[in-house]
Amino acid sequence: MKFAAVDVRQAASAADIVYEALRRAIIEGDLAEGENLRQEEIAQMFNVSRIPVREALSRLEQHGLITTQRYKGAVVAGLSIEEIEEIFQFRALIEAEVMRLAVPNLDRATLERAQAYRDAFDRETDPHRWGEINRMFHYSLYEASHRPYYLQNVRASLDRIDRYLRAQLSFTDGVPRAGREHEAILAACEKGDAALASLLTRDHILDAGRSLVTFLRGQRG
Amino acid sequence: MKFAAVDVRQAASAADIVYEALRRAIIEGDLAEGENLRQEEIAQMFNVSRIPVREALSRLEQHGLITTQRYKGAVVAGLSIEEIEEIFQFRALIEAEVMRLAVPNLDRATLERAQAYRDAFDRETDPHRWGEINRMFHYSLYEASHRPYYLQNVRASLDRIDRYLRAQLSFTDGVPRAGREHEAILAACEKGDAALASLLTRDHILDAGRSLVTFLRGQRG
DNA sequence: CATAGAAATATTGGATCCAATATACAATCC
DNA sequence: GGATTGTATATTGGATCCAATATTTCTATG
Repeated sequence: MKFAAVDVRQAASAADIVYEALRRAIIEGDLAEGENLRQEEIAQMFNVSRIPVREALSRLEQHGLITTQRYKGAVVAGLSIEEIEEIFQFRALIEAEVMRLAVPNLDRATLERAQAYRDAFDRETDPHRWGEINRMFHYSLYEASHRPYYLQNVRASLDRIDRYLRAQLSFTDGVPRAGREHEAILAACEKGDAALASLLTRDHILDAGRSLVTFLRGQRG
Repeated sequence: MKFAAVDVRQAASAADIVYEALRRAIIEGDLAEGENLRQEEIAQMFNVSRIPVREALSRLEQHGLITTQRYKGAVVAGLSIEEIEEIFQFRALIEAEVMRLAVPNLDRATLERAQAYRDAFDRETDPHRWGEINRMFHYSLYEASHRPYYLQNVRASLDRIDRYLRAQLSFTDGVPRAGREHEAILAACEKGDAALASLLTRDHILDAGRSLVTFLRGQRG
């Protein structure tokens, strides 16, 4: 187990730090699906007692990232193909709507920020950074929707499937294809065409979902 | 503070029991918006230590039902009018989709169960039971969508605004209107018209949202 | 040697105690 | 009398200890 550095600026408590570190480790795939998470082990890694660890695990369970069983411990949750398909459908629905709501509020600075992320995504060669940059690209546009509750749900649903997306991006032509789709979405945004940007976002997500599912079917047999 | 009995069948731990009891108290409005929740006080009510209470509060915070501040404690979260509007929009979006996905799977037994809930809703005079029965009516149809992730999100978003809906149902013509709309939704379901059922569900939720917002504007000034 | 039962170990959930700090209130000074 | 400072209290977050039980290991027996 390895953990990334955590942004402690708004992590008031030890439980927050542990939660955020575990969350990142799970969504980035550093903790394998089905891997056992023992409270004592994690506590020693972070130099804290088991109390804040338990709080962090409890939160992760609420978000569906792990499952726990008394006396047996927690394991990183895996998703069935059906669950993955459902989450992609869900994302397509709400992110298309968020995009539609965002377009009228997009200003020059936001578009330029999104362009920068798109370029960074195309240039990036490290698979471990694709997910993060992809998120930043989409979030930078989504934020203009001024819909915090939607965005919270976008984040939660993305958290659940990010690990799988990463695998798919690494092993298929997902990156160049996503790059082209980002390009088209951004063009629609620049034209101020909310309906088109929304539709392209929906297709972008459904495409990635289909590609991932066929990839996983091959992998899982 | 009063708490309803908790279904302990799947509440393995004390933390689960406290969580479920507090959740219900909040969504049913028994705990007033802004009310202070002190760990020690809750612990004594449930005859447990503060540890499981803290875990329960942590989960509630993750779901947005309370907010906590170190050394100051937790308070029941209130929603601004804007936040309420956003959650209704969100519900309209996803519940309309769930309804659309459910209609092809509706069988006779399910429709009869939904009819029973619709009738019970119309007959019910206790405002405290409207919310629960309304939920049962909608859930009984939604479940046919076989989309657990969607349903989880339906539940989470409904949890956030149920307390306000309750007030609106009590003080406006919300109940008879909702009754008529339930009737129409059910008719569309019986005809197997997914598009119509979806549209009516969307309008049903947006109507309730608009009605609630005007009610709250009058109340809050 | 394989298997069944018993003891040892591992692991979680909860209780009690300690540390840190925000708030309330009283004492003091102008 | 009002403002300011200091202390006492309230309250949370975390550490340590205890209880309960699942898992593993060891031993005895056929």
